[in-house]
Amino acid sequence: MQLYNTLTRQKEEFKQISDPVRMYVCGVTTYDEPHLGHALATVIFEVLQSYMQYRGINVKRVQNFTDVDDKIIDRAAENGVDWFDLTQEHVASFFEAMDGLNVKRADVHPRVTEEIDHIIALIDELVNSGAAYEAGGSVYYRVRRNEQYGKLSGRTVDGVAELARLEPDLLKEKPEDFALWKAWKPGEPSWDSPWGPGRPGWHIECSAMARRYLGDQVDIHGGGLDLVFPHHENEVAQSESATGVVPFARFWVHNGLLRMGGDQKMSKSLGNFVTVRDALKTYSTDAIRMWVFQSHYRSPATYDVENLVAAERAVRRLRQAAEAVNAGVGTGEAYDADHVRQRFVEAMDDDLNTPRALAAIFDLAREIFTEQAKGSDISDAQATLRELVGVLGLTLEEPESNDTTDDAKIEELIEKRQSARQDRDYSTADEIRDQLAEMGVEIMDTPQGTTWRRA
RNA sequence: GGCGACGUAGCCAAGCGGCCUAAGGCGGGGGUUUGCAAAACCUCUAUUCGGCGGUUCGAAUCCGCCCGUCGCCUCCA
Repeated sequence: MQLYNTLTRQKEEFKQISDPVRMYVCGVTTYDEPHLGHALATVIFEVLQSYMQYRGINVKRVQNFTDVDDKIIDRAAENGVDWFDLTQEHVASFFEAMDGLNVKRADVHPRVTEEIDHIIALIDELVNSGAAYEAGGSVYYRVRRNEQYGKLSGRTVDGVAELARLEPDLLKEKPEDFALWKAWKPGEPSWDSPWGPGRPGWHIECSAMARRYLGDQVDIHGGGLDLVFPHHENEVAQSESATGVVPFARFWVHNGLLRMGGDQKMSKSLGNFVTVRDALKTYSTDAIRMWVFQSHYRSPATYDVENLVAAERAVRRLRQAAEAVNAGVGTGEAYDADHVRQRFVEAMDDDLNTPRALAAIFDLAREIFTEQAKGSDISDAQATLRELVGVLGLTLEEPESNDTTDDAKIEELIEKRQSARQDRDYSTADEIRDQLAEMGVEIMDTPQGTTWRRA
């Protein structure tokens, strides 16, 4: 399988050197509702894992929660709530959102607040080796001591130092040094440490958690493109300084950022985000996932109502194909869908090219319909369709409706219409159909009888 | 200012040197089927890939310049 590696800026053959493959994905900071950008990132790495597993490769996926940081503290203060309560609430809302999107849990979901000992131990190592230093109760990483600093993001330390809006902190040796441990300030949560009370800096947590759950090296490290600098760059620096294992991550995989119609990225700081919860009120789980897969993971995806509606209809087509009634008599010959499976695998092997994989699936859907019309046995083809679609986490289930309309009432109307049709009383039949349509019910007359669904 | 990404049909989006007179989805036109619909099927919907040059036997694909859009540069998936 080929994967694009941010570190080398090219696609590389992924070779399994550990079993299971070790995958670390940067998770969310729990101070607000997860939005569609988080959904995008999480779904992509979930599918990378499930596709690899489909190909017979075991993958252990770890995705963290950053449950203590500046934004959480600030938000809690604004809302007058306890920071830890805020954090717990949003861990829950993250899981709720991901369940809603049919995202399988990672193998481990560590939280910073539960990893403090390991974080402190890692910082301690860095201090002892001289890679970091204590100053005023905080600990900073010596960026300039690391000759390789900048290799992931393609930046030079001078470039960073010159124009970056670096924290003015007189205690630091150099402005480009970043905090591993932040000394306690009034009103902030803190833990005891060899340097006094404080809390972890933003980047060190991931190094500590990756190491604890996956070891000194990971095979795949994922996250949004916006994390490349400084977050991932700093992770590389810390981890490699501490362990001496280079590279810390063999493959850096970054997903493109989600943009809003106005071409700006969706972000909490811009306040233009759509929460997963809201999206699920209007669109089905499958539709949202379909929308994610219809563009390549490294391209920026655009959130647009039209795109979601199109995805919803596209899913409906696949559902239709999966549920098509097997004619199975005619030639009796089973239609062979194996070539589609091959196309699917080829596409996914090429840097997780989901749009191309979907193209194969849609072609299969068309073939199912045409073969059905010919009277071929389509059950194998349908099984293949479900198999491939399953790798992408699409269920093809009818979206649940919170419509309270009584099913029995609908069935009753359909029966009434059926008898009217038998009496060739088409105007009554059409009236009933209109009536059903007003109730949001669509009906379809088939040789096997009339079926219906909520529009 | 530095680093980077992108610009393909009405919309979304693959393709990244010859299999491209460019996948797939949505939308739209015409036809088949249907009592009429819905669903489905068939068919049409980019001779062209932001613009201009260049490299090459050959370019949407490589190079240069220009135009436009976006991201990162210590809050961010």
